[in-house]
Amino acid sequence: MELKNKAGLTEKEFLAAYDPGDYKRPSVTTDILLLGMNEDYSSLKVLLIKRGDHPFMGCWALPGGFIEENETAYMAACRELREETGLSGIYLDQIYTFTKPGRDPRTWVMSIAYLALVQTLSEVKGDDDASDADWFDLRVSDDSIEISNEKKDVRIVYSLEKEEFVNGVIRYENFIPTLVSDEKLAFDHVEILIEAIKKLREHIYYSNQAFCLVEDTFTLPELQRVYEAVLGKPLYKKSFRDMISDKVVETGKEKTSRFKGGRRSTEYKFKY
Amino acid sequence: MELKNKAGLTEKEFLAAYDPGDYKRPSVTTDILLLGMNEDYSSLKVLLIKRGDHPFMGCWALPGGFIEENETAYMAACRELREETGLSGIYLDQIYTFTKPGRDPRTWVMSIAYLALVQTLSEVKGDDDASDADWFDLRVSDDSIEISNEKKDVRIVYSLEKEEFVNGVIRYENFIPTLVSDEKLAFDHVEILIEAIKKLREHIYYSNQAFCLVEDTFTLPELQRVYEAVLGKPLYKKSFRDMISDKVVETGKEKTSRFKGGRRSTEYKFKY
DNA sequence: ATAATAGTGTCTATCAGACATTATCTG
DNA sequence: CAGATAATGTCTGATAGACACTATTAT
Repeated sequence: MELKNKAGLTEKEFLAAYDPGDYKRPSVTTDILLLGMNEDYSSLKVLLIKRGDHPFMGCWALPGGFIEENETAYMAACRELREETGLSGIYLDQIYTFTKPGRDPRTWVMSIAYLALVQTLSEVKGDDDASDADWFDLRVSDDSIEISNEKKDVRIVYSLEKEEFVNGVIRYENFIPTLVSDEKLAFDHVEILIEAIKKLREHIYYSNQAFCLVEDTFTLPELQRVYEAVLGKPLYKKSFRDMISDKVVETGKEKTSRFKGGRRSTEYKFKY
Repeated sequence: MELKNKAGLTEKEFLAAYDPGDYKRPSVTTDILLLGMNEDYSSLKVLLIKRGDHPFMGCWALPGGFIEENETAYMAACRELREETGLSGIYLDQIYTFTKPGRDPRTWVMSIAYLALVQTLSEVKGDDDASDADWFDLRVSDDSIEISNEKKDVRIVYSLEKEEFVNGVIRYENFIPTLVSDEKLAFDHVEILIEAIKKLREHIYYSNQAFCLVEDTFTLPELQRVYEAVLGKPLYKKSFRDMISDKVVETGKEKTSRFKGGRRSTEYKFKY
């Protein structure tokens, strides 16, 4: 009954004798694009970590690290997130795997990119004095990406150009970033950012990811600002409220939105 | 001007002296889920390859292979597709990266899964006499997956159970497969299949992937059957035609659909 | 002729886009 | 009160779902 291969080995014998060989293997990391809303819900913020060593020493980079043998990429991303920011239990999902040869100048490294969403911006600081971590303002338009932090006097800007990509009989538009500012993101982390924003925009209408970017209770004007910040365009109030109405329930309380002046707002929570 | 790290090295010096160390690294493969429509456009077909050696010797598996150091995962997937099926220039896109420890009994192996779509089923055969390759009928319902090939007398069936997965404040439904038949797919390839179908269903309305599953010219009844096969449910003719109307143009000719009997049909082609 | 397929017309409900109006709160 | 924000009403146009009807072709 036991199948034997050409060498006459059963599966058990084959595995016991298996020699992994000395083929070259890549290192595999996870990189995490962690997003949150800024104080007045007017735009997205992204968490970056300053590199304390070569390569890209002094550049800002996405948090992340190597995957270990006994864990999944998801577990590694959770671990890195906790180690580097103290956060756990937040939204975390795989985006894309980046494999371009030469993307890390040290050696052959692939990166499985994750998108993480946080309800409240938490204080973060680098894990040692050589490195630094902070939230950056993120502004994405049709033709540029700007990542900035006034306090730290950092402003990283890329211009975006559309490029057509043919896949089978269909065509995509891809965004190709070109560095404009003096400062830059480490490695190919702009590309991870672009891919993550693209997927978030595609999915936010049909998923519930927006609720991972507001607090547990929120007002509808706040929630609308989250959608507007992600999509990068204003929405009509009535249409938005019709669209969202079956995903939320009133808590019965009132709440002052985090904007100056004006009438008090009804408080809602996520329905499920 | 040159930044020096704690060890007093510039970036150039650092990279020249860089020792990749002997950390354990995973092998990384691509696996390709290649789909096409069957003869009468009534259901999807998937290409499988019979394994000629351990592990999973004699089981059917997705085509794929190891990524080499000087290529991207996309290039590797293209190469494997060409080597194993002779196909090139078809739709090919990254789906998800599978990393569960133990998914390959030999050693630590991650797999970057790709979805490929073919316009016409081509003849395929294994690259040597020990292995075999063929198209299988694929039937996916809410509670089971069936992969079968009558000629080869193979029938692989998994039942599906929904499992709730909490991610941040939102919840997903994931499908967990349980083997029902005697025969099975190799490795975690059912999970790749499930993930690929899920993404294809999510995207087919908002992308143009369906046009990668019909020939260059087609009839609207044919195109509708492609959508129905992918989505696993019937669509209303009029709604479908309204929805699709701005993506297609008439060629001016007539064509007999690949169904028996009935009136002749107008021939269309993809607009862009 | 019959059955199967191809193609169009129409009604309804829903919903996004676009404005307008009313209500409430702060200063 | 002025100015800002919150909430709702209403009109239009587009579209999915549902069903009916006409047209054409193979057997």
